[in-house]
Amino acid sequence: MKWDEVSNQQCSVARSSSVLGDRWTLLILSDCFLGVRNFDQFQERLEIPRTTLANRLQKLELHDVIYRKLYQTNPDRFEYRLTDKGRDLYPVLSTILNWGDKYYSDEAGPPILRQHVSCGHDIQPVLQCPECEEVVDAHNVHARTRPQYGSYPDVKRGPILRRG
Amino acid sequence: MKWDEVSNQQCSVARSSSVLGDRWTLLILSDCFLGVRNFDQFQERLEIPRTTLANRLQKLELHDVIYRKLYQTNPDRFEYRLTDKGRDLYPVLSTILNWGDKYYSDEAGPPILRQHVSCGHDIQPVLQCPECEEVVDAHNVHARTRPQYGSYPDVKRGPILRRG
DNA sequence: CGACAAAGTCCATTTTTCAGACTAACTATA
DNA sequence: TATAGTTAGTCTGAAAAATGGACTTTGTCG
Repeated sequence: MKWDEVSNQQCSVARSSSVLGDRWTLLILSDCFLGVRNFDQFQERLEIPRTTLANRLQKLELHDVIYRKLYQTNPDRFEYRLTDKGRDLYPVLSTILNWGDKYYSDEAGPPILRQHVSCGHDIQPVLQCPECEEVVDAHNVHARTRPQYGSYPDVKRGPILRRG
Repeated sequence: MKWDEVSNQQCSVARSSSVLGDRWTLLILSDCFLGVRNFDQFQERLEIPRTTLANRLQKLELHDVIYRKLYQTNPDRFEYRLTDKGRDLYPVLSTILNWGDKYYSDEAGPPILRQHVSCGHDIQPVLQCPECEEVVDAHNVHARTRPQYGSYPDVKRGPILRRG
């Protein structure tokens, strides 16, 4: 399959991956959440090729994850900011951070600490069930394909069934 | 910067991205969580080029995210399974799924439903504070660079400070 | 014996990425 | 008024990675 066909799949991970799934995008977004807004600042911090950075920012803007805000005229200059849709990626970045902290920290611990403003604790946010508040992991969740809906085609790539 | 240098950075997102950040890896892992284990099954479901799939599986094995389990001899054949480290990526995939469900569902709703086994509800897990149980989002968390530790170099790419 | 299966490898072509130089449109400095 | 600096890109040729399809290997099945 060609890469630009991936997003047509009936799969939320596929559609998300077509936006997020490359070398640099997650890092760019991470910097967005850390407050980076300008082209050169992204470029210097990430040491990303300028061409690649320009392409990525354009793509993220196209997908409404970031937007360009005019902050100067003559010449017009823009800064890049997260949209609401982009800010909704915080849980993704946060769980990636958790994973990296767990498996790739050095002796000095996680490089970046996160304080929950509401309660003051340094935390690693966890995934919980919104109904019963229990912490959720892979074994606790059972995936199933949605029922047939009107004339919509069947969902491919559903869960594999195994005899219990 | 070359891609294989990204993982040397002192940043958990960078280190994680060096494993997860490409076109196919998230999709492969998604299939792992859905129970896919065999080479051809990955290949058919994802329509990924066989060469690329072989490379990705090798890389994921190298990073101890999946392992190969012998399931037949003469000829030896292996299936691919998540390690504990791989299973710890469930929150990442789950939050990506949430985001895709929110922004890319069609009229028929999310393609795959997730039931919390413990309480029976169909859910989208949410990120919460392990200390105070509050739901966490970008505005609720304050990132800061860790303090200097022994002879470790300063953390680059920390949060940008702005006047309040 | 011929077809089929699973898990790859090989190869030629196309697409992306990379590093670094260059451009445009100003502002600040000497 | 020249000169340098700033910001946000674009252009370019070389290197690396992805792609699609055929091929290989080591068996089993009918």
